[in-house]
Amino acid sequence: MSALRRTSRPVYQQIADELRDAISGDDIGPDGRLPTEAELVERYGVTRGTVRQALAVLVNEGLVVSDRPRGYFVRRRRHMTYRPQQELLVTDGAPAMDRFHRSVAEEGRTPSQTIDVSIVVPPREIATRLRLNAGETAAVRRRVRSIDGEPFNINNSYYPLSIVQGSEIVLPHDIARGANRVLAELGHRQVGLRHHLISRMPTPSERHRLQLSPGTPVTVHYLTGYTAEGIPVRAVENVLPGDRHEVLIEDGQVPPDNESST
Amino acid sequence: MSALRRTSRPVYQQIADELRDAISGDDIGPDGRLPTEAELVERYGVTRGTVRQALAVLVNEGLVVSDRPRGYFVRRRRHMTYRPQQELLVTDGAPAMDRFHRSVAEEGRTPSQTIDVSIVVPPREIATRLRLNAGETAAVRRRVRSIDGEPFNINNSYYPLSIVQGSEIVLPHDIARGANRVLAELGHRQVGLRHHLISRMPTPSERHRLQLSPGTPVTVHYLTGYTAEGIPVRAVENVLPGDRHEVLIEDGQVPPDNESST
DNA sequence: TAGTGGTCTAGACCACGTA
DNA sequence: ACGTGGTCTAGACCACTAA
Repeated sequence: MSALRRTSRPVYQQIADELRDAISGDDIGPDGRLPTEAELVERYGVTRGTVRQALAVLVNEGLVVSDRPRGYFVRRRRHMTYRPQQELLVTDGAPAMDRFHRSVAEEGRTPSQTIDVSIVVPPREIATRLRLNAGETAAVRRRVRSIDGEPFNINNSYYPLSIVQGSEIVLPHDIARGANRVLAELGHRQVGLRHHLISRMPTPSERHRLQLSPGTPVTVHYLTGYTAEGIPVRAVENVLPGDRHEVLIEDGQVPPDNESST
Repeated sequence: MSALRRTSRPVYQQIADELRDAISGDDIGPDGRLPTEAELVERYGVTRGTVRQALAVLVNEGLVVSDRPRGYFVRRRRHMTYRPQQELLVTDGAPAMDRFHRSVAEEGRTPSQTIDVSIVVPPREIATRLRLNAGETAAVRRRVRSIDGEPFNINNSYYPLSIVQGSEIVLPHDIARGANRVLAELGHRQVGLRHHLISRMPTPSERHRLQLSPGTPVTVHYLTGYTAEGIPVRAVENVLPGDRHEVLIEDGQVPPDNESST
């Protein structure tokens, strides 16, 4: 049908542009299905390879997923609000898992998590934040939190071995009163936090563990907890899929939040 | 040379895996050059199409860029630290551009920015935050900040027209004492901020304006400023390329930051 | 000018889930 | 069983830039 100019922009980009417009307009809504590759081949009079190149553009932009063999579909974003300030100084109050549980349950969905604990030489990003020497080990509690059985984020919490050795932090169970509380009981109460946020594409391992579609970036949230003496006693690496999370931080005097938490 | 199994994983993924390992190991360092497509064709005994498929994987992971006709190169990340808390309540102190200028100049690089001001119906994300009715207009100051002539981030600040009409905020010049100060003089001093951070792939327009390589996500930072009465008087949309920024937030009592700002 | 990656064609076989 | 997208081959011509 609609012949495309051969002169200017590559054909596959023109096709991608038209499909993108059809999506951002409302010709194809969220969860809507795109034409099949065969249909596009016929419509534009090009090879399947060219059509696939066009679709790959949209897939890598995170606009579209291929759900074989059903076809290509427009992606929908569903954001859960993540409030890193709630990780603040909670030696009292509800621990992290309870908060996650509660906010998810409020929406009628089912939260779950896996925990695995081990002693490792942490990655550079963590070792630096805990001020460990090269080769020095730390205890790590690795969690994958899921909603309705689908993985939602990764949460790896590292603690200097010298501090948590023999405590229940190195046991692979949920800590009902919260790890921060345990640290405080061990004499290492946190009074300050530093948050680092970066955005990047996921590693193959993250893509697999979080079941990420192509074109989905992650926000990596590094959190370091300090005692009153300025000693880091906790370093967290939080991997948040971009299509499922937004980060909310409030500063100063703000009105109540009316928006939904999803 | 090294024949690849035909049984299990697709060949192009196996090639991508080997190249990725070569990169994360130190066989190919940052800025290092990958083998040419022709070399990979010969090494693996596959078609150029398959080799290109493998390379596309790495490009979309943000690990590699193609710099035609020089070849494929390993990408290097250079992070500038962005501190949204410095946007906090600055009715006194140095305004935003000064801070950007100073921190860039400290590294011996040259900052610059373009400003353009217009009256628009803001996008939904902004209209919601400013509590505008459908179709209601706002003044927007659009900035592109650059370092050494290369675009670095996009900063679009929206103000309700009823508030800033006739003030210097609607003039396309830098405001030496800061827009926050002007708002305060107009009787709308901000006492609280709400930060929203999301991570996604850039739009084609953003990719073009920021000259982003494929595989580079952006962090979008929405900032809303509230008066003591809880009225939003400023909504900012900040687009931060993931390969150039990290966000730093401090909470409570933390030791001095020893890390470099880049 | 030589060599690089970018675009496009024409075809083949396969894995998979839904109907 | 059928139609979907996933993988792979074998070729062609082109645009760009560093040597």
